[in-house]
Amino acid sequence: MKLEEKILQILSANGLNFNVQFSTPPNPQMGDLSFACFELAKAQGKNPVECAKELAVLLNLCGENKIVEKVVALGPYVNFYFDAKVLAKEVLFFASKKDFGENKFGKGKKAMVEFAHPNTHKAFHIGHLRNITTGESLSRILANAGYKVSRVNYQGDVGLHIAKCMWGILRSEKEYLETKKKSIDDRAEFLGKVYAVGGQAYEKDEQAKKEIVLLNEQIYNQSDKKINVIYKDTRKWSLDYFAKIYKRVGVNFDRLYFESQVFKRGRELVLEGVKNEILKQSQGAVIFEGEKYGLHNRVFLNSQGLPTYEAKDLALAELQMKEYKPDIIFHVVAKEQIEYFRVLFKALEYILPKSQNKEKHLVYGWVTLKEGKMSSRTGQVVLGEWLLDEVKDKIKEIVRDHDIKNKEIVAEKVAVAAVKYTFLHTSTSNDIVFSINESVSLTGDSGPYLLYIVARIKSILKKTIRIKNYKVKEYIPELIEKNLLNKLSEFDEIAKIAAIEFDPSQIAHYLLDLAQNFNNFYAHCPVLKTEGEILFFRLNLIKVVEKVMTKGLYLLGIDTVEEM
RNA sequence: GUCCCUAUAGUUUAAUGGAUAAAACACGGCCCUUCUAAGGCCGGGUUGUAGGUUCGAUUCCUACUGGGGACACCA
Repeated sequence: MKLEEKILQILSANGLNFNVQFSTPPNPQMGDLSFACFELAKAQGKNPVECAKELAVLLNLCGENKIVEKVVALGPYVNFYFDAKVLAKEVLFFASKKDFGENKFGKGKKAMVEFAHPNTHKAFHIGHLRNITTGESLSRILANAGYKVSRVNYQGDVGLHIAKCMWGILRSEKEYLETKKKSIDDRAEFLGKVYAVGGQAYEKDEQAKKEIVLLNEQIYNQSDKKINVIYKDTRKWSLDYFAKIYKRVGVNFDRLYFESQVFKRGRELVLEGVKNEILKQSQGAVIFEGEKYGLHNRVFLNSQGLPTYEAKDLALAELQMKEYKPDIIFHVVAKEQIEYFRVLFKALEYILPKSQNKEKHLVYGWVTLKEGKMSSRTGQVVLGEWLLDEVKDKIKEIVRDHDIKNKEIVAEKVAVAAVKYTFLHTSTSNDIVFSINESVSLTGDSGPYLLYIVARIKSILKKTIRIKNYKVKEYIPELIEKNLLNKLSEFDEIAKIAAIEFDPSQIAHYLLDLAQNFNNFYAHCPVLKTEGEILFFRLNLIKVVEKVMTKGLYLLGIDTVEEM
């Protein structure tokens, strides 16, 4: 909505070129929009209360603007009251536009969102699920803000973790051969199991550790034929399994990067870095001295001469810059790597100067389970699919007696919505204690609650299919309707803020707020029992609610359902 | 040991340095048996502690305490 712009125009017409920050008053009785006069008062050397009074008088005098009914000073605040009739017209018009809810904040800029990055030969756990959910939502929010977005996924298919898994496979070769004939899920389960074996052996058994280190080298150098064959085979098992999950949660990547594609170049970049005295030999390894910049030192090439994660990331950055020329790259990675990325970005400033100010670590917090029940498959990690299935079972139970079509599809969609919403309603960097029971709760702060509202509106609209043309001319909305209109009018601003702050939770909070406004309306304002102008207006109004809700959920990466 | 993050209702979370710190869950009471009740209305905070900056601090600064994380050959 452009209400704020109109007010700004009036202000500037009166010589007040001021960057005014508007806000919504604490309660509707105090007005529909307001701004505080503290800053303005400071600039003019006046008392904020008097400043507000003068401004209110001034704004009341220019009665040209249709939307503002009256302007009232309340303490240091100037509060605007909107004409409900004009507000209604504005909101209905706004929602009828094709590009409603979009903004141009990122127009002309390219953003790369790098997320998911599970490692092959390892489990896909609930942390990955949060990662993917966050990355996809961010991508949609940025695209909605005009950015040209590319979704990329950087997957670790070489490194010590692979060697640990391979070591486990070699010890269970018979089972490996049998698993070859089994399903994608069985294969993933097998890899998870043998990885746990290798991982534990590496910690506890010195001999095993030596063997794993050797294996790691063999995988990097592709020096052993038999190992190469098993590696290639099982790598594909993992990727097939990941692809299945991506499909399930509705994500498509434009580009899959692999560590195996960048490690050679990574080593070259490190050696060049040594020549240019950016990196340094130390105790047989090559390090970047982060300590010089108030950070910490990190190893880029180990004493075997193999590139670490750090070295690979240098080459990855170079490749990404070359392929996409992004203005900004988001690495959606958990919070334990905050300090790692600070060191990496500092090293990149010297090794790849054009990456400066373009690399961004989007931090997300841990996910743990509240109900305590852990995945039985590995005994250690909670698998992403296990969580989705568990939630889906609960949803199925809830809709068991409902008279709806395609229960299986509905349950799957609602389950994905429940999980995604739980991840996104908290700010990204916060830890989440995932409660399965709360996530499937149909009341309050949950995905299913929002989907339900959309389904309910669709149900009403289906009953009015025969009414073709419902134009509203002179209807004056009631207070509850006006509150809903006000809430709807905030949507595009919220979508913009989410893009500016890279923060999907803004959308989630807004949608919950909108849902509450709608339920208030739903409880007090019947639609189908009315007729004439009221009926037409309310049909239009709930259509806008449906549209905004659907679009908002889309920005979170959540699909709606027809009925539930 | 050094550095980084964090602390808000019983719980999960909100709040560009500004209005009476806001919602949801849970709990108790009332309404409504419908356009899908998966609702509506009513009921509670020394914002971890102690200072400081400010007209004004949940927000900024300092110290302390609790929790989490990083710190050389993992990713």
